[in-house]
Amino acid sequence: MAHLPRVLMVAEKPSIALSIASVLSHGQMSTRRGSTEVHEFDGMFRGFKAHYRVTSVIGHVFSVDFPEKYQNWATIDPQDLFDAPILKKESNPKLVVDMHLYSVFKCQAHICRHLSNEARGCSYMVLWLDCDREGENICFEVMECTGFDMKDSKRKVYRARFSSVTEKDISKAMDNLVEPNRDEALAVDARQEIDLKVGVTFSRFQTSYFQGKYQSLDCRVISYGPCQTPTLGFCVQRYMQINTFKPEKFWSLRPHLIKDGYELQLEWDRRRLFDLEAAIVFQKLVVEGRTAKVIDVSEKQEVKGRPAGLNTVNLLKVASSALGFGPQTAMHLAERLYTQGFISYPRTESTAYPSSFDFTDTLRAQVSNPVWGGFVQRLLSDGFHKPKSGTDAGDHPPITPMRAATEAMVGGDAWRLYQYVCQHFIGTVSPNCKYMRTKVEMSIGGETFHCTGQRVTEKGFTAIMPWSAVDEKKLPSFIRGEKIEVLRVELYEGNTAPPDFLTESELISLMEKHGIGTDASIPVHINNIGERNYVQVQSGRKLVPTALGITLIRGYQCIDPDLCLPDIRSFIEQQITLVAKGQADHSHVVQHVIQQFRRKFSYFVQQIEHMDALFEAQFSPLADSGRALSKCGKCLRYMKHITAVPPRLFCGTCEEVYYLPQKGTVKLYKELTCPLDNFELVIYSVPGSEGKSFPLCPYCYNSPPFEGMDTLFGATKTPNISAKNKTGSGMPCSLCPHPTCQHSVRNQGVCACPECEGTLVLDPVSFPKWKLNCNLCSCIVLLPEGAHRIATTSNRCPECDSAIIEIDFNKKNTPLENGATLHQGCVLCDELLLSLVEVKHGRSFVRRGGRGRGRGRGRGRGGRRGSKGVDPKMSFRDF
DNA sequence: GCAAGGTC
Repeated sequence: MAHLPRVLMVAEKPSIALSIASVLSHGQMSTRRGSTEVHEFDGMFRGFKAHYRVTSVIGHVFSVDFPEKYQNWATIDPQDLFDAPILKKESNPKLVVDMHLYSVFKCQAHICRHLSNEARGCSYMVLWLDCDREGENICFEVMECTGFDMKDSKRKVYRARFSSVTEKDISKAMDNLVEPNRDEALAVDARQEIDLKVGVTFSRFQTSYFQGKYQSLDCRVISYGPCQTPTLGFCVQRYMQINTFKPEKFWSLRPHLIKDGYELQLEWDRRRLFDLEAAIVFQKLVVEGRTAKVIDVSEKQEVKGRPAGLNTVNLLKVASSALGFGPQTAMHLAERLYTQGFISYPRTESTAYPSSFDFTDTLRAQVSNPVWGGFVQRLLSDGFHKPKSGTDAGDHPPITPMRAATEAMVGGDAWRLYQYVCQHFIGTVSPNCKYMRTKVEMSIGGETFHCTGQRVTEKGFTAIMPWSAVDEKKLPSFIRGEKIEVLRVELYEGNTAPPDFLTESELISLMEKHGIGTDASIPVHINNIGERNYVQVQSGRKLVPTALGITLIRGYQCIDPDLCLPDIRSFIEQQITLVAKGQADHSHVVQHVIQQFRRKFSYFVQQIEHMDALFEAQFSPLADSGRALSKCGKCLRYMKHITAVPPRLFCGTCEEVYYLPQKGTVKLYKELTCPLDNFELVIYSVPGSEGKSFPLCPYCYNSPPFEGMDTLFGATKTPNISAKNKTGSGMPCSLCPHPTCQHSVRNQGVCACPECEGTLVLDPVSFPKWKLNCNLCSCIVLLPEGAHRIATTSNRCPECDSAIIEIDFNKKNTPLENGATLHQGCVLCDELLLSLVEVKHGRSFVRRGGRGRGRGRGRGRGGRRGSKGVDPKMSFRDF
């Protein structure tokens, strides 16, 4: 067994790996866990016996980004990003559900390492990635991870081409293995580079330009992207149609007559006129005509066809328009139904069922349903219909139910979605709906009118999809040549009405039509323009653009309309298709497209004042608002505190913006200044009983002063500090390693946090409820309440290296003997102090380790003084 | 803090 040659097979997702392995092993396989599951079995491979390992990636293994030095918004000119190198990074977080905490968290899946391990000892690799460009690109990512190479004659790489995961298709693919297509993969590389460079360059520029300038501008980032911006463009286009719409009066003749006891209103063949005088002339003619003569009676059988198979886009449209679920919600529900085995894979473009699809089995699973079980039973016994041909995009079969569910099994919202999937599926194999349509034409005073009636003769699929039922309209019977007296002739006056705001469902159709996004990414783009505050979803899932959304699109329209038109996406797609087809070289195409956008960008920058004029008209300038708060260290004038999101300080003289943490309150800290930059410090406080406060310097908070701070604190999560860590900011004084400043962690830090790697820092404004706050996590240690003063001292505890604190107790409740009030000690080692402190959000509060060596992180004085390059966190990791 | 594309 050990001598058998090994074949590694890699699929795009775990479920496909499982299906392929099950088919090829006939269910006789062993499965072990890993980053993704690995299924193993022995079988024949290209005529000899082999040992198979089947595993999968989880979508793309890598994503592209700029190198670290290009991540700094302050130092990098956005224009330079066009020429920047790009890196492929493995960044695929795996969602893990913790069953004990009932929570979901992300962890690194280490797919690359996993593939590399599994490839060891394998002589062959077969790539079972989805058969589209992205799949082809992932093939090369997998080759990169496994070390397999197309040129290597000893370790062969094969590509399986399959259109469904059925036994037939899998066997066919195994018999017709081909080579991965490098051109298609390169086309995806090209798209990734173009999207990244264009999107990030424009986003950074317009964010930096507008954000600090207007106070009522409620945004963290003003993003631009070749998919999201045209998506917003559609919403704003409709808004503008509504806004510029001028209603017009129109008139229409509506004769009424009575037949068989029913009063009937006729429709005018001219429909409506926009000229009142002309309408009045016609009305006179018709009134004088007095009787209606039946010119023609026709009856025609009409057919309303059953739907084709359900694909993602159609599911999303129905979910939004009929079920009231946004695309993102709908996809989450569908994914859950899929992973629980109730429906098939929910991301597909195809509406055609594969030839091997087992309709009988799928239907049979539904006979127990209380609502449509009977209908399904009849379909099974009377014979169901062959579904409409639909389109086969070669990806996955249409979305269908897989097994019966009940509301109790899946929960309310998912249940409604599941019901739709079932009803749609049953609809696709049901008869068409048939109805008779009667049209009666009449002449009155030389003008022709008509009325129509509809009568359903066979409900067909509409019995199971009642929302698409044909409206029945009864009509009395008429005979050709018959004359009926006209009761009255109404001159109806109406107004033309503007269209309504774009619905989500209409937007999805437009995106699909113009090739914006894919079935998987359309929900993301729609979500994006909502999250960025460009549109709001209103009742009926209508998308109403915000002032920001409208201003942006109007701005692009007056500078360079291409930027917000859907053609921008088609242009990119068309260019990379040249690469995919081998008609153009990858780097040539990238260079060519980037060059175009470089020009567009430089023109945009040059003309930005036109867009700015629109912003000025819409938003109030920052300089006019906000209350003076702290003094700028550069010009020594007061800065203004802008409380609108994102909260910030604005120096009108220097025209600089300094962001502040979100959610809490900010006030001046006793006019104390930062020794590094002379800015006045502010105290940031988180409200609430478990709140805490810490000082910060507006300048340092945005631009941490010490080398290495970025990496040291970049990875930490400080829940109360705005998420600015990535750009190297978000450093309050409680994290500052300044050796002499009285507010730094070196001087205010007391001891190591019992919960994390942070330091407990004295909260300087917590009187009378004195406390120590961890500078990294939410741990709080309560100190003796009511003390007049608590301060750190420059002495350290000989036992644990913590800072000795000095407490001036209140005379009334001092715990000291003889009414003494002053006490110095270590919070960890001093018996009295230890008995007076209490930990919140912490397990325990004891000295850890107990080796008597210094780990009480607080103060880097004494032995550490002056030793440059000391870890600002003071490395107390050896607990 | 930035894109779009896979998938969980």
